[in-house]
Amino acid sequence: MSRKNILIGGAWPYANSSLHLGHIAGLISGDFLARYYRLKGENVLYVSGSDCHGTPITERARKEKISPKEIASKYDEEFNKMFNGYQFSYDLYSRTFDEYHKEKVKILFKKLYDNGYIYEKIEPQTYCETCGKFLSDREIVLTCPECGAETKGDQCDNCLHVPTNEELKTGNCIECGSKVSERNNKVLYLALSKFQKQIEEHTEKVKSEWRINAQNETLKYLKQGLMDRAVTRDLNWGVDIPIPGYEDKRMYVWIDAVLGYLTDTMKLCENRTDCTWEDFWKEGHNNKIYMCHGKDNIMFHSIILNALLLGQEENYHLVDTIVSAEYLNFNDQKFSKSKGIGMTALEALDMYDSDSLRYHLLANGPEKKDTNFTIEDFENTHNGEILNKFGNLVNRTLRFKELEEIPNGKLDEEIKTNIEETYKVVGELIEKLEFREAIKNVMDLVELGNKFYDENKPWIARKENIDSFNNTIYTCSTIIANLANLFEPVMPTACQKIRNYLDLKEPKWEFTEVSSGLKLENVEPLFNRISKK
RNA sequence: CGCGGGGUGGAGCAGUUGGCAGCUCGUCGGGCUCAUAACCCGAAGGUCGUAAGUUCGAGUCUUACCCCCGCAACCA
Repeated sequence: MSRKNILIGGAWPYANSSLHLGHIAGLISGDFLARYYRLKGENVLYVSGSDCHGTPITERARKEKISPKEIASKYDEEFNKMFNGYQFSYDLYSRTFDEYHKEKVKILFKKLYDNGYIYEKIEPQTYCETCGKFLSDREIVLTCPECGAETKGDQCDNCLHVPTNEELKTGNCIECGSKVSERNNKVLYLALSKFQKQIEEHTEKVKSEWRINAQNETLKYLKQGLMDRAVTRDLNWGVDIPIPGYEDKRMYVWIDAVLGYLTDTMKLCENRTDCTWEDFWKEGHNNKIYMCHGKDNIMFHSIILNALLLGQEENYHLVDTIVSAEYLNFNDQKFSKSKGIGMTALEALDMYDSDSLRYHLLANGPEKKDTNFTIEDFENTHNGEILNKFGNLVNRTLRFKELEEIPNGKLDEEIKTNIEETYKVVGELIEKLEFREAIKNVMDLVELGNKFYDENKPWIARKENIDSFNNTIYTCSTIIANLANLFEPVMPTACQKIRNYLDLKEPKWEFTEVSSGLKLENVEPLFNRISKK
């Protein structure tokens, strides 16, 4: 059976502010899948990077009087540190301002243009003579015609009125205060409408394995009919437009960011001899593409990315599976930096184990609906589930009083069957994207271990029936060895520790034996208790 | 008629195609002492927001209504 080529894309975080736990809750699914498929022996590529271009970063740079690149670099660095801390196993994490990425994106963009999917449109747009530039709605200040309040051009803060184009012409530039004028501007549009049928057909084919939110969101856009989108912006920070006459404009960030999955793959495969980027991105290579992100990212991956691939007219393989998370709230409120609600992903890492955070976010994550994160719940998970059940099973077995080596015992047949069944069931659940249920099933095996231990009372058997003692410890050690595989996608650090204790090599998604007579040395508790104040 | 998500034992939740209402924590009782006072067993506790309908049978489908919460700023 040949290996499957699996491409997993984690959403590219925007390099303009720190990421919080909610972001991790959405992105962790990518790492979970990547690790799982690697254990199964598939050829996995897991890629992402920092999304560094666009208006918000440009605006902020202007205000802080530094370059956009400085801002993007700062957050890119922070993201790298954070993803490392959370043990994300990216094969490549790059950034959109890398030359390699920009060059490849330009080629892809040009191809779309040559194939007739990108066209020019001349349209009047608000302009500031003093600043010498076109203004977006939010860069215009005007008096709301509805309520008379002073407001920005995108929507009235006071009465929620959305100004019409005519009304916008009465406004002033937010920068210099000059009265706005109007000029014709050249804009390039992506002809999304031309892909309506192809994307509809493709979505119909693959959507059954998506989560409901991704299906609904995508169908909503398809139902109302895909509309062409402007793909150029009047900025000087971003990917150049490879079309004559557009030297002063840059590419819309979403076009450039979403192609990062492809450019990352190209770059990675340049250094590999065992596969090419086409193995992951072209039809007929036994491949599958997953995209993991929050729910607001859905249409960019299920529609826009696919349109960009189709527009190449080069037999590209479209995105198969959208793994979209709902939102995570913090103490029943939205994470909000300005209001000081929640904690950043890095702050959480200062206080807690990344293994535990990963477990908690996956086992209680916003899979089907928004969920709430509280410190109390988290500590409960850590102390109660992870430590008391899992950590304790390992401890009471491998650190049994005066136990020096894995005894020569017999594996309980019923337990063995149960372990094998767990691999099967959990694997199926993961592939159905039911991560919470999958983890619950692994935890059931932990509980079975504790129950087996209790029923066989090795502390008594040790004195009265040494065979029974040996069988119990051997069987429980086997459970633990297999938990080190089953939990690897969730808690890699703890699982590595177990493999060290039991002298196990690479983790794999199949029943694993333990060697009798193995000396047990330096076995330490896997987790430390969080003390309640 | 703006869009969407919810209302299930004390708390937080799960309930995939309708078929005896489950999980974690908490509470109460019991067992055990290998283990980081961790582990195991048992019990109490719910008319599944309201009303009507479809059905042999509805938390699960239909309709109406009540209540809570997000979004409606390029803030996952």
